[in-house]
Amino acid sequence: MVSLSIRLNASLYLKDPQQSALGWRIVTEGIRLIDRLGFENFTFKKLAEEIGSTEASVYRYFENKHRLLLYLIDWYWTWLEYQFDYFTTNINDPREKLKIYINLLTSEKKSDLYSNGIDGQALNRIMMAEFEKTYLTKQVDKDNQEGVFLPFKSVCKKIAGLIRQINPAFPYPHALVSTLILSANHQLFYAEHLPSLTEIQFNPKKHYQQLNDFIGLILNKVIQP
Amino acid sequence: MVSLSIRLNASLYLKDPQQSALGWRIVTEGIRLIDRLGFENFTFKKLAEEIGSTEASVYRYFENKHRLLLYLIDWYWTWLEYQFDYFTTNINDPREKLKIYINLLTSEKKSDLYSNGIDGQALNRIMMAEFEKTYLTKQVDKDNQEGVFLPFKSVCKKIAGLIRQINPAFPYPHALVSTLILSANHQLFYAEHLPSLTEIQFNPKKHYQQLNDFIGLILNKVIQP
DNA sequence: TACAAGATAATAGTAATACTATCAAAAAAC
DNA sequence: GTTTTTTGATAGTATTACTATTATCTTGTA
Repeated sequence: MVSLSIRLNASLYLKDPQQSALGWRIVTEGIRLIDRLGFENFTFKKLAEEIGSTEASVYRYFENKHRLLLYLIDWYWTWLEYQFDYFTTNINDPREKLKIYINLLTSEKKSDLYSNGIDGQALNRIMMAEFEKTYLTKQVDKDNQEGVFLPFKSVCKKIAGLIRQINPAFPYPHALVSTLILSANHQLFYAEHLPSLTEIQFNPKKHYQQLNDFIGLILNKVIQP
Repeated sequence: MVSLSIRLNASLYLKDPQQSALGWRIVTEGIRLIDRLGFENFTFKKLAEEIGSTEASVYRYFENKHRLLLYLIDWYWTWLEYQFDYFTTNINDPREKLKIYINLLTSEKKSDLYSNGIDGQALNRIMMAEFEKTYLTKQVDKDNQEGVFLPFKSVCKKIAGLIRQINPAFPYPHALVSTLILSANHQLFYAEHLPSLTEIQFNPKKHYQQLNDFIGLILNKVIQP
């Protein structure tokens, strides 16, 4: 059996949550609880009760809930980039690669694709609803210096690199990619909660396909030379 | 002298802040303080100290700080839609109108364009950094039912309507507009704090122009029939 | 000018949040 | 089998997010 381990920036945690059973429960149950309560209403006290431990024990792993969120987000992007590489092995055509990246970016994240008990759907919902809260803060610059946004940046860079290969004359590959990734995150949220902001219809069986169409359409129209 | 008054959804406040001097100080100094501290670190207590009043008095106007933020955001979008109408009076060509809308959306908001002591630049920074926090919450649906997102939706609808006029075959006008508005908000934030996510260079003298180029480029490429 | 209505200030108080500290018990590593 | 590390239990603090009460200060109006 092969199990892949995802190592994240050590500045994210005080004690590595992958190194003990309690640590990993903090992460996996943290995902479920943030998904259920929303990040604002989530507290370490509630999490501790949930996992039958104490607040103080949770604080031994993460400095605060913002750092825990950063950990989860970094986990997601690191995992996604691994998926990018895995599913494009031996493929060289940048257009084909790009298509696979976009498919991965806009498709449902099945739980069983993830390892070690992480609820992929919950993590994906956290991505949609909470991702931007990780950097839209007054500590962006400090956090950024510690490198906590590298996994996301790396994903952007990878896609932007393909765009540059496909059309070297296009002047805004990174801006385009960051725009479309955010949009992919938001459109399904709109579909569910603010439907007048999108044509995508909320329907868990079909909306991933619609999202994929939309993002693909924009991307193709914009980068065609 | 003509002064335009902006009336907002009454469910946003407990007592209309435009009806008393204290109320308006809460709004105008609230803008400055949220801009300075960030929404997370902003409290009604700090605001009360700032304006030489008390926490209890602030609470008489707004139920909580989230409602105050909604008020500010609604103020912004309502004001922007007014600008849209004002600057396109007697213009009928949808392409020309669209260009003006995009110019307004991506240009610097000068303080003196606003009325009644509102610091336009601070409000604009709040838009960039805090807007999404108004709807990325567990109470979206409740807030939405009260109509607090109508000003933003109305702006989206207006732009989407033009796109439909220009190219009736384009299937995603609303999704495109919501994508680009968010992007316009974020790209300058990236330019300043996470520069590897965008080609736009942080430079208050020039980056509005670059942003305008970027958004205009995407829009034109995407909606051309 | 007087006085009633409404707005504000001052003060107090509560429950929850976001932590930090200490120490003993339990688990693990050697 | 003991030392080190990890956890649990408990306690405590400062801040946040409110609510309530009453006294005072502005008004609008008669």
